Amino acid sequence: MIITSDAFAHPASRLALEVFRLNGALIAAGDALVAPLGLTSARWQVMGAVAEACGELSVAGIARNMGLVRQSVQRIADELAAEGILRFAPNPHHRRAKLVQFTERGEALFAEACRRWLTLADALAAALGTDDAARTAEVLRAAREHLNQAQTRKEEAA
Amino acid sequence: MIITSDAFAHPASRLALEVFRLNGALIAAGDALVAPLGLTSARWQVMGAVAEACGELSVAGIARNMGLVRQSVQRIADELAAEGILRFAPNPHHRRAKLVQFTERGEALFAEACRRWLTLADALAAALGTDDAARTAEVLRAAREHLNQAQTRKEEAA
DNA sequence: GTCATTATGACAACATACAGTCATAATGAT
DNA sequence: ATCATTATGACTGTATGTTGTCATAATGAC
Repeated sequence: MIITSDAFAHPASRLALEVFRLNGALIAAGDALVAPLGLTSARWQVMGAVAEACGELSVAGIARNMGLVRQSVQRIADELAAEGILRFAPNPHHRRAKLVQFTERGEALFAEACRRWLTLADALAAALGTDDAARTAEVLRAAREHLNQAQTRKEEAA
Repeated sequence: MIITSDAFAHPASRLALEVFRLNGALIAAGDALVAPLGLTSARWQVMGAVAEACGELSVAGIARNMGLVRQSVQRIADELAAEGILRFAPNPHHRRAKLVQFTERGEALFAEACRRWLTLADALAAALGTDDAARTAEVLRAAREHLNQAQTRKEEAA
């Protein structure tokens, strides 16, 4: 394996591997956090998008905001609606694309999930230092934009 | 949604969201990179673990190194073996736990995947700055350790 | 107004991951 | 040496996400 061992030591490789590991750790921590509420990380994430949009977005719109495809969000939203956490409200601008909104129960559930997360988030920010957390987030954003641009350039070339 | 809007602005929330986004971007970029070789990010990742272990680990050992469960690695390894990319070699220390190794074709494929990745990795490191990339990786590692410790403490309390 | 294009939701197939269970091999305490 | 414990692989089920396809609603060009 000598010929490829360089690849593991590359700064970008180390960064990518840490991103993968932290992504897994965050999802695991999130699942543990909201499991007692009958939620999962994925459901919580969809609920976060609904909250951010103040109930004024359709499933497709939420998916765009989240960087996922419509179908993934649709399945989660259908489940949450079946459990009385979300509901589909008529959209004055579009007959088919219903607006995804919280029920009262859903809103309370999301508030409780946020409360739990903030406890962990405070501890995490304190451990890392708020400045370091902000700087790190900025580097990650820059890395993502570089990847997206590289992807776009490649697609345009094709 | 007023009561929970704080959660989105929290430094730890911003960091977590960027981790999720970059994780997705990295997987997408990796898939695009190795798709012409008939590989996927998941297959490439397993092959990376095989390379790192120099063919001296079983499926369960690789899973531990990767932070995944045995079953996920087993499925990928079985597929790669069926396609002549990996093979299961007898383990002198364990009759059932075969050693996962590259075939010649697999080794060449992995070398080519690494070559492609290094091109992108160099561009990414140049765009971010090598120092920033290293510092960022360190913060992510610290964040993951904090989460893991919090998780462990919680389990011990239970 | 008509018609091509786009957006949306519904449905199915597949890839990847986790959890649970089982049988058997390996290990360790006695 | 025996037996309980642990490790491993095989199998099943489930959660999450992607892609592809289809029908229909909405939009825009003319």
